[in-house]
Amino acid sequence: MPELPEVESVRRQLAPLLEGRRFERVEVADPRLTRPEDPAAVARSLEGERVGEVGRRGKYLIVRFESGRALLIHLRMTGSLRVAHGGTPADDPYTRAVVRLDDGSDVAYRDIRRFGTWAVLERGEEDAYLASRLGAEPLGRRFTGAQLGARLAKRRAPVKSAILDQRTLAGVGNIYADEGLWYARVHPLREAGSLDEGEVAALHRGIRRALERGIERQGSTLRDYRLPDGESGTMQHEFKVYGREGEPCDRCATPIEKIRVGGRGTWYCPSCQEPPAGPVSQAASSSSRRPSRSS
DNA sequence: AGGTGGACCCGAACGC
DNA sequence: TGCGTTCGGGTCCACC
Repeated sequence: MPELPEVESVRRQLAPLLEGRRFERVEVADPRLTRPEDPAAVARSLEGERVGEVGRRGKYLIVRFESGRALLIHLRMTGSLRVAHGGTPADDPYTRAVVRLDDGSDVAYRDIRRFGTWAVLERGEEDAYLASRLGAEPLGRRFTGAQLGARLAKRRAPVKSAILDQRTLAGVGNIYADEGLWYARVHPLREAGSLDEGEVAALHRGIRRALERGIERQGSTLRDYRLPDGESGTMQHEFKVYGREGEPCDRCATPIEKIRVGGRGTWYCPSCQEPPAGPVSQAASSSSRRPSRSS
């Protein structure tokens, strides 16, 4: 699943290939991609644009043109970009759009589940568009433990749900949420507003550590995620909890458990990550069969 | 207003 | 073997 580290890894590969290049021809084959805008009209409007820079905000990949317009690409679940230097016909039923650049190379957008989106914003629209959807950039200089604490304060939802909320924190998805909570030794079902200062600080560090490692490994390839050159990321080999039900915790060897939090598969160490105190919530009861430390 | 659950997709995994 | 069913996950939206 493309989360912040995956999108950042794509951005880093794509930027030098796109910057300074002109979009010569654009084809959008899937009307879902640009909905509610007409795909042919969007494609036409991009032809002739020259790329200024390739940026990222949260999970959005941002192609900024010299004209001041911007193409915001969101890969959602299964979107990926693939560069063919010679300009190759993307012989693949899941290719939803192709951009021909002025150096003869093709950039193909592939998406099995068709959740991904392309939005074209006019000059000046980008900040408001992103600000209404996204909170702090977790690797940005302005993101501090105190700021995270302020975003979690008074929230009664599970802390995992809170950090998955893109307006709390931009770019954290299901994988890096679980990994960050493990590093921080915070249980995913803890009420977000109940974390003390030390726990918030640990979570701040834990999330950043998980994301930074993900970027170092160029993201995690579980099934569909690929870098623009077709290579896989390797972060999946470094997971501490995600997808590791029954396997031993790296810190204490306790078997990792799986529960559901806010409808999401959630993995954690039942020993390192202290469960919420007080009445056991509905979702937590699935893990209450193990010996309780309070009895 | 914050929280929750369903819809959108479709391949893979699962169950019989 | 083959088929139907369930699952998952980011975001938006309806509803409480």
